[in-house]
Amino acid sequence: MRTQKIHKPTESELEILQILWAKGTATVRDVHEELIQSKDVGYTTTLKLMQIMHEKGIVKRDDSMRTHIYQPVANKESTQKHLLHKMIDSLFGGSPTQLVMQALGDNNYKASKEELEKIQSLLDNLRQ
Amino acid sequence: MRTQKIHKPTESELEILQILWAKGTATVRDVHEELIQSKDVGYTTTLKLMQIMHEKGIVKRDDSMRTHIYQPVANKESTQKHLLHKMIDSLFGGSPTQLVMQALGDNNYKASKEELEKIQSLLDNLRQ
DNA sequence: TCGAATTTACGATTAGTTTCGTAAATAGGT
DNA sequence: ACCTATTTACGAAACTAATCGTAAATTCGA
Repeated sequence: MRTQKIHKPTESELEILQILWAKGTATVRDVHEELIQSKDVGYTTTLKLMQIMHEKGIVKRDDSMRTHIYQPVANKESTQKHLLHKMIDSLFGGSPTQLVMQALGDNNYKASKEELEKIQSLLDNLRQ
Repeated sequence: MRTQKIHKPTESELEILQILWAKGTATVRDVHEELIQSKDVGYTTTLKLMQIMHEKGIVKRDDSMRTHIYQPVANKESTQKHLLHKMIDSLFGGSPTQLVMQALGDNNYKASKEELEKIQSLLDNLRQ
């Protein structure tokens, strides 16, 4: 059984993944319409990126019809976890605590009372 | 007053930065000796990377002597914060809480009792 | 049915990253 | 003083990412 090489998505691929995660499935057109809300890019660029993502195995597609339908292979959570893992290793000496402290301590982001509550209850769980 | 464009360090640059942060200042030789502990790379590759980092303004150097001495421009914490910020925006919809939950909830990393305590006290602080 | 619009495939271009070879300058030991 | 080792500078090659133009195939409305 050969394990699939896990590709780290690039910046642009991540933008597309966000849209696919939100929509579940989508055509190139769907993704592109969404994409041009926030950036200026041509249709064929979006198409090419999604084709490359397909080659890499980041997305799968149904090409039984003329208009292909795309879908992410990995879900959002596992991708987040994967990239977080990489960041913890490469930037925080393997310590997730370091990362959490840094994220919570950033004054530019003020977590709301509700959010802090959620973190608190997760923390309570972890400490049994 | 023109603000300096902030460069997102590449993977390789980050490896070098880690070493520079640990050492404070270092020569190319110093960095390279450390680098080859974990990866197989030639001396001139390390040199070139550090020269590029200097051009980009990621590191500064004292070149008054034949052997130049390098030093990071930004400290570790602000760089961590910067990259964390980018990740939160691009992957966690701008919510640091989402990221924290994901990081803490990852069962592959078990935070120690002491680490959880540290997070707890930071959390207590944030909640006044 | 014909023509316009849509979609895919493909290739080319540009920019950035990583790699290393070679040459020139310099320092140090014998 | 001379040879060797070290260091820097420079450029080129290989690779990846992002962009878009063009052509071919297909669909759909008039």
